Parts: sequence; structure tokens; C-alpha cells
Amino acid sequence: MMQQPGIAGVGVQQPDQQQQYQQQWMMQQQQQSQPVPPPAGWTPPPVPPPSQYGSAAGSAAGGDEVKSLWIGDLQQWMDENYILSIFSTTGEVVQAKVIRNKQTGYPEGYGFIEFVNHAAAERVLQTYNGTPMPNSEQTFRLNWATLGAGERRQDDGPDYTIFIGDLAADVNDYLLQETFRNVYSSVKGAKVVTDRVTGRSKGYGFVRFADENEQRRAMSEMNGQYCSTRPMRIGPAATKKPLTQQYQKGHREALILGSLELTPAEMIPLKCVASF
DNA sequence: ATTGAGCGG
Repeated sequence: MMQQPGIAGVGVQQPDQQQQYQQQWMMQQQQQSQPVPPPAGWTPPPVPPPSQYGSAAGSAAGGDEVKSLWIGDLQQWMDENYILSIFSTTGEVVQAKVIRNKQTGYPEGYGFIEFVNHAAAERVLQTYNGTPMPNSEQTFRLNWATLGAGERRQDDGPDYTIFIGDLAADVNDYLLQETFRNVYSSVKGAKVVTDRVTGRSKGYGFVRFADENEQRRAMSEMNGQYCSTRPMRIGPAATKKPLTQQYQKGHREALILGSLELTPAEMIPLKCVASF
């Protein structure tokens, strides 16, 4: 019905073609260690030079407004030209950047898109986030670029998160979020966990609430309810907490045990580790 | 597939 945004300018490939591209790419990767060419059949459109706006426009008026979006879930062949071809149609993109590993030169799977102003960035965020990416079976994962420099994400207070399992393959962030937001007003966001390489859903995700009571209610009320074609399985979210630094999986168990009860005999090995 | 995490220059 409504026209899909973002596919203008880039031809949509059939799924089997897409598979071929990916296979081709994989084979190429085994032979060479160079950045990846775009899929055959995809030609980057002409791109306006970034210098057209430059840094002067950035600080000219309202230097504190956030004008950049973070984009994630990028396939390795999705380069700056791919991004620009999608978002530069309005002429409001200043630059796009794909972050690459300094050693290997390979894309890290995310990037940044800078716009002429905050409003332009917000339009793109609202329009494209969660919609299909051209030449891909994934959907856009966009967010404000705020963590590095610039402003901080708004502090609405703590998040109360639940775990959602048994998700159908087609459920993305947006659908998951809307499923809960239709019932609970304090839903702050949702995230479906995807495979870094394939971009496919892993079948589970998380929903964050601002209100602890709604979190509790959702745990019982939404368990077994349908999202897309399958009933959800809801559970408590594992603590994604500060978890001081280097303590990882193996140690976390010991830490959790330590916070409960430990016999003196059990304490000894921990003390030994800690003393060195 | 069943407990995320990906924010530079």
C-alpha cells in the first residue's frame, strides 16, 4: 500500500539473487583480503561531494544539536556509497561513514550519517528505521549518534527490561516495540537480537519499560500472546548490569555465588585469586 | 538460534 521509503534509487533484488551475491562475496573473501565490491547489478549513483557543507555548516547555527545518526547491522558490502544512495536523495546528507577496523580494514558493521540539521536527521530516522534495506533482507537499524561526542541520550530514569523468546523470524525492533506499546504506555524501546553476519533474527529480544509495574504486568499478561505468527515466551531479562570490567562469564558465576553465601572453604580460592 | 551492546574523526 504505502510506498516503501528508501528503495528508490536502488533496485531490489530477488532473494535468490541476494543469496548469489552473498555467496560470491564469501568466496571472494576467502581469496582476497580487500574491501568488498558491491553486489553485481548495484551501481552507486553520483554522490554530492562532502565538502559542499563541510564543518562550517556544522557549527554555524546551533552547534549543539545532534545531526548524526548511528546505523548498525551493516553488511560488509554496504559502504558509504550504498548509504548515500539511500539517504542523500533529499540533499540533506552531509556525509556518511562506515567504521572500519584499523588493522584489517574490514567494516565493523556500523557507521554514521551526518545531516545538515537535526530535523533532517530525525525525518530519516522516523522514515527509514525498521524498514527494509535495499538489496538486503534486513531492516534499517538507526539511532541517534550520541554516545561518542555530542549530547547524551535523554535520561528518563531506569529501564525495566524483559526477555522475549520464541520470536518469529520476521519480527524486528519496530514490530516488537509496537506490540507492547499498544498495551503499555511506558514502553521505551525494543530490540531483536540479530546475527552480526547474516543480519537474521536470533529469535529473541528485549523490551524496555519505564514503569516497573507495567514491566511486571507484561511478564504475565503478554506471555503466550502472539507477535506476528508465533506466541511469545517471556521471561526476566538477565542482568545487564555494570558488572565491573574484566569479570566475564566464568567469573560472574563466582561473583553471584559470592553475593549469596559462601562457606569459608569456598572463599579461599577466591581470596587467593584476589590477592594476586 | 532463546539473555543484546554495534557509537568515529
